[in-house]
Amino acid sequence: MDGFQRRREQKKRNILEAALTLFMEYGIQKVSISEIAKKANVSQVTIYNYFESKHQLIHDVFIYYIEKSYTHFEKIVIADIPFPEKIKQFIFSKKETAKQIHEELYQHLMKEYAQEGNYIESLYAQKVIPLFTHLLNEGKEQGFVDPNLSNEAILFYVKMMSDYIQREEVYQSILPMTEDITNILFYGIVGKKD
Amino acid sequence: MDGFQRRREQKKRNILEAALTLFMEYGIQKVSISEIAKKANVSQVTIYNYFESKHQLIHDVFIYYIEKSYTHFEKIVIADIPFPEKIKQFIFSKKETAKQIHEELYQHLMKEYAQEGNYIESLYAQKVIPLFTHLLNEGKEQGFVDPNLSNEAILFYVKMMSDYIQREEVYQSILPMTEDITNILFYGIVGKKD
Amino acid sequence: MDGFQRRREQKKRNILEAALTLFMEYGIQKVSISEIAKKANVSQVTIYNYFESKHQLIHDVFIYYIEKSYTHFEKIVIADIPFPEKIKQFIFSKKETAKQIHEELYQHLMKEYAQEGNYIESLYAQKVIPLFTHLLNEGKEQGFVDPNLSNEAILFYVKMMSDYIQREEVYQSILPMTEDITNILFYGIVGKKD
Amino acid sequence: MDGFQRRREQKKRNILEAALTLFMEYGIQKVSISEIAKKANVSQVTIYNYFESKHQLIHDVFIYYIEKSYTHFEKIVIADIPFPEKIKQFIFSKKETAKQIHEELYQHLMKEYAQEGNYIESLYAQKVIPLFTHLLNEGKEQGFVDPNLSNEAILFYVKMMSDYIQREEVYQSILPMTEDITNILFYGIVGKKD
DNA sequence: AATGAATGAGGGTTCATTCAT
DNA sequence: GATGAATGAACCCTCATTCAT
Repeated sequence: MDGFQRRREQKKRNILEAALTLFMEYGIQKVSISEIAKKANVSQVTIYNYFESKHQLIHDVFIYYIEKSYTHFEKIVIADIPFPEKIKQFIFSKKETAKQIHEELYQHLMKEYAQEGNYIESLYAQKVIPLFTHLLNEGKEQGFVDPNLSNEAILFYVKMMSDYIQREEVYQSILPMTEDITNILFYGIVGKKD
Repeated sequence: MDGFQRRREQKKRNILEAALTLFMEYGIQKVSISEIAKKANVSQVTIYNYFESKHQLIHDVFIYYIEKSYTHFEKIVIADIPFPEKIKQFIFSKKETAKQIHEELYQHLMKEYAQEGNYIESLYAQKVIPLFTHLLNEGKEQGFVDPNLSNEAILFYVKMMSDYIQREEVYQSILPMTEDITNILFYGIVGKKD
Repeated sequence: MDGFQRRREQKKRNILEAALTLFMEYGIQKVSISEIAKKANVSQVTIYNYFESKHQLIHDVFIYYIEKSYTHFEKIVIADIPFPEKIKQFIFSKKETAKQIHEELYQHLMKEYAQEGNYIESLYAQKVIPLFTHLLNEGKEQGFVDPNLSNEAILFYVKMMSDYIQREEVYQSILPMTEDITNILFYGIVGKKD
Repeated sequence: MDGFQRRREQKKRNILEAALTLFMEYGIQKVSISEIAKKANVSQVTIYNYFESKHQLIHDVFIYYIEKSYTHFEKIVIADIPFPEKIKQFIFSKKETAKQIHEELYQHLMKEYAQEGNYIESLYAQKVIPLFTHLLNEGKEQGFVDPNLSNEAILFYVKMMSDYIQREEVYQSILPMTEDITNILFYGIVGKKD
């Protein structure tokens, strides 16, 4: 990749980052191209030169985010820490990723743009699920996870918690309950039997 | 309340219902006043006569929804069915409420309109929490709930699941895992120890 | 039609007239909605309230024009003047109609909007052709028109001349040749044989 | 002209040809510089290097077209075929020129760019009129043309027909009437008297 | 000489809101 | 009290043109 290409990529990333930040803070519909342009210090038209429509920009922002997330997730999985700690980090990782995408971004694409939704779904399936399966098998071997439970169900569970907790308003009110919530995840509302 | 007042109230309810339906189907931002007016069979200006801005309308729709939900929730709590069944219904009640508010509606107000958010929060606290506390005490007495867990944490947990599952895309993919998910809720990912 | 309706119709006509004038002077593409709005003394949005898109406005302007033309044409046909005079007026009628549509308007719809084109074509066929046939039969009876020529061919011919001459630049340069051109129409380039 | 110059001329011609083709197919306003650049396989800026504005490009395209047309016309005039055949070819020559300029191109310049219009007018006068005069004199000598008619009027007539018939939509519907139309041109609507 | 990148100005369109009846 | 009509502001997007390499 020559200097031209590299600078182009860099600018593209700038725009994506600006858009991602704004989308996360205000939601997708509320953010205009003009605002993104201002934040990225380019003209509106430049955005159109890189991404041919707002629709496409949203799509690309999403891909960008997914890849960022995946990298983050991968780090946790291969880290040298106990299994429960990994789960915890995965769920309560907001502060560390610094920027987690606003839930709306996800919903948005799922609803409005079914096709992209599917594409992303499959991208997710290909990359994230294997990683997670790996993690769960580790958990089962170490006796932290009930082998009778399907991986799908647990994946859903953890994803739900993770997604839900990312939200600013939620996160704040959750902190004091961290311990209890982790306990519920591991032992259910019936509680530990020992 | 005389006939005049009553008709006025009815018209107001019509508008709220129209708005709620549309908000749930398309999200808030995508629904214009003009569409609501059309669906409610009134003129746009009439909407402004009752709710003085779109902002206010959204607010009122939210109150309207909260109250509807509360009624629904109350029915479950006082029903003559076993505790676990109550929890299950609460979480998987989509099909029965027929119309659950779109998640976005909640997020929207929480984010955009912090003040209303608080108001609603308190309204929720006043009405829903006592009811839920009542329910959980029942659960603890019957040995279904670990008495060491805080009610807040469990409330959060159940609300999270309920909210999350309301979403159309989620609901569909969840159905086959109902049993596992319920198990995780009760016994955690460690599983039943017996 | 009550007063409401009547004022609405009047305003609609104002907009159509403004658009027609501008289209004729500058062509369709060059005229923006904003310019039409200014000329008609309304806001842009008002135009959208009446005609739901520029596309639709163009269509309606065209219909409006066709009907105006038809009325004008009808007057000539039923007038109590000799046949050759009728033909002449039909072809050189620019100054009398005051406002003849710019050729581009016609071409535009024919090319861009095939469907409307057809609709208009049929409207034309239904209304204008019968009238013209009537006129030609009169001409044939009076010995002014060769009975061996098909009406279609003559209609085409006269329409061509009429259309072509409407153009501002053409009209100016034609005036001195009026007599010759009429002669060619009646006797051809071979000339009168007597 | 050295190799350098020659390559430069060739590139210029490429651009002109690309523009002409596109203008004829879609009209002038609808064709963007970017499209012309793509079709000519050059960058937009290159176009600006050769023709310093779109305005100028249109002008040059027009000149280019006029010259092409002239050459074509000249071939007909000096061909060894009977006079009526020449007139016919001139009028119905669409298929043979393969590419006749879209009527709009003519109108466009006439209207928008009065100055160029004049320049072109004079260019036309200088080149085409002498040729046509020559042709008509031939016709008059052979008894095909009434000597009382002014050349201007006939020139107008033939040009009108030629222009009008070039249009795609017109051409199609005209074909069955070719004979009649030619007859009208030669003998008028009164018909041949013999 | 040629190009990729960038942009100001403007176009069609929608929306929440107000005016006038 | 209810409505049809009207609008300013904003949005997404395109285009002719210029800048920088």
